[in-house]
Amino acid sequence: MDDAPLPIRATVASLARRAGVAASTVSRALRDDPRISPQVRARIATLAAEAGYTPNVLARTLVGGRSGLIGLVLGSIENPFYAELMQQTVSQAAAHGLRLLLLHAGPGPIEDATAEALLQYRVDGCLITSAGLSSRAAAICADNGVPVVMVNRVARLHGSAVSCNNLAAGEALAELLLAAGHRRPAIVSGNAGTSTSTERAEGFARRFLAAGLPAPARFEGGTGHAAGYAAGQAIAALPAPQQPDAVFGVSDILAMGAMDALREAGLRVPGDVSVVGMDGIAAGAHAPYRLTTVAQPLEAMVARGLDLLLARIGGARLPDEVVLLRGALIRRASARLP
Amino acid sequence: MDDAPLPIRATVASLARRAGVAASTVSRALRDDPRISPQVRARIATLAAEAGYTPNVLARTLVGGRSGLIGLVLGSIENPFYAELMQQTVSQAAAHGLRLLLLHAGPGPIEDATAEALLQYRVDGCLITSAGLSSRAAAICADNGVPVVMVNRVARLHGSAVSCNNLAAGEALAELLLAAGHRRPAIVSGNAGTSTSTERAEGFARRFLAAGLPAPARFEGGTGHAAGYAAGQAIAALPAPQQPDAVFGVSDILAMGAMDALREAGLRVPGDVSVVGMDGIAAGAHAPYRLTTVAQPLEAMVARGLDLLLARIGGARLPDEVVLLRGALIRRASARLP
DNA sequence: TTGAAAGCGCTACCAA
DNA sequence: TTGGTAGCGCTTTCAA
Repeated sequence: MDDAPLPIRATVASLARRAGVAASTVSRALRDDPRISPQVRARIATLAAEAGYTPNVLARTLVGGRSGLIGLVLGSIENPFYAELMQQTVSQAAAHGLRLLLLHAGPGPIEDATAEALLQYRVDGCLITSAGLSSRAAAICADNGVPVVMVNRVARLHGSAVSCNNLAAGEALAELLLAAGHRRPAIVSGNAGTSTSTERAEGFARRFLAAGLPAPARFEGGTGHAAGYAAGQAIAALPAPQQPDAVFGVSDILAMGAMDALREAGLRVPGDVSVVGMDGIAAGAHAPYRLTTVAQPLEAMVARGLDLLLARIGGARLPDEVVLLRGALIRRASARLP
Repeated sequence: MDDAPLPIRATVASLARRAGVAASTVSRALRDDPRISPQVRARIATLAAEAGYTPNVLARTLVGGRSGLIGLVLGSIENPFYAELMQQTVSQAAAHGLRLLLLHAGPGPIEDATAEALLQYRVDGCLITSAGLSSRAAAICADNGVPVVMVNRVARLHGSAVSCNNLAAGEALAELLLAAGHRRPAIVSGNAGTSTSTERAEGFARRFLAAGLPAPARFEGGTGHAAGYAAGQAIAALPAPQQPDAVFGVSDILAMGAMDALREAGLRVPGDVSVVGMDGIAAGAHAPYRLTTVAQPLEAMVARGLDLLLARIGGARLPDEVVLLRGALIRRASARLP
């Protein structure tokens, strides 16, 4: 209906006209190019401020520069760890003058349309943390020269990665439980096929096997609390002789779900059964849980992830790189102490 | 070092050359313009697919169209409600072919640089849910003709808003507690000055006053679990006669924090004290809490928020609009039943 | 139905 | 130190 008289935004050209100089001069002055005289620069700065000028990043990008955009591909935030990761990423990216194009953030595999958005918006690089078939998105990016870093995930075919030393974490937790005298451990696994889940479980199991004990029983978990809860119910339903004396949820949220189910079934934690997790999410520290866990060094992981990305955005052709950071064992009351 | 021979991305011009047609023809063909002959269109489609062509949205935007970008300004995700909101927004926006520029997502007020990013990236519109002084960002957007919709927040000076009927929700919770015989209620408040917090508390208090009872005691809360926990400790430390028999945390996460502290102090919930919250976050339903709450209709809120935004992006000069949706009372075991 | 040309806002290059 | 010009990739007149 109405032809919406939107406020006309000032441009380099409009400022140039008002200042009686060339557009190129304005462009340089606004970016504090040293070869523009102080007077001119000051005048243009004033004019720009008056006019409420905002550079059009899109145009700037078009002419060949960076977009300043990083694609952040998130999976389901059913696991609060990813929300914490997101917050870290936003703030650290901002410190580098980068903004985030947020994609997916839901369960299931990444749609092609989502992956293409990364290209359409000319992101400078891309952080992928989604559990699904992220490899496809990674491949698309790789094919188009967009650097990719996986966070909390291993890179199967393309891209670099930053993650916690999941194997070592699993071992550390197993070690702790062994020392406390546990002999019948169980694992609540994550989504099938995710590297994080399998590695953690692997490290955990390995340590028990090395101690000459049978392999831990496995219970199918999943992404969120509900999956852990279901696994906990299954465990509690076991006849007494088969009942594990310790449960490792491969993520904190799974462990918390399992713990809720175990307690609801009348088992005492850690009296009857110890429960441990991994990630170090905030909720795990809260009173009803006090979850023993291996905390991922979130801040450092994001920092290294951005480092890897920025180095590759720089234009240098660097080989793919995998960074493993060690997590920190946090002992809390959910597990019996040695 | 290396001059990084990045894969050269196909462009409209390059496709035109290969197809032996004009760029304008390619442009039209790719967007299924009906006046391009089927043969030509098919040929160009094939060529584009072969070349792995991806349109450059930035260029498209520059020429005058929409950017397809929505700014999402989030506050601290210490409250999981915002993570859930984010997930909803990403998925609903994607269904409209829109992508999100994620900003802030941290505590504290929005920096000017953050607000300016909205303009620099030429977002078509903007959703603000941050608790801080979001009015400044809203003002900046309004000044530049960028439609703004506040979600879970009232718009003070500029912009439209979608939120839950907080007043009614507070009343409904008070009503429930009154019916169950509670007479000494307390409120754990949110961040001072946030409309959400004050409205909820106001509705809650009003109902008790209307029943001829003294105003609920107020305890300073904040954003996250820790704030609720501290308030719960303060409440538990009160001498018995002053001790409230019901606690309303103005957000679920506050209520959960308070509940944790109360129980830790030896009080039974709901035996000694009922606890209720508001938001309807996933964790509130879990076993240790089973929190009675008023759930916000998250999906509908986001849907209406995008509706408002899209209508205004359409170009129509519509007046600011405020949409209030009613929440749903969910009775769980954290509060005594009437 | 297709083509040629202009221009979105910006920066880079070459002159002056 | 400044100006002019060209061009990034795309769409959109206006012609043919």
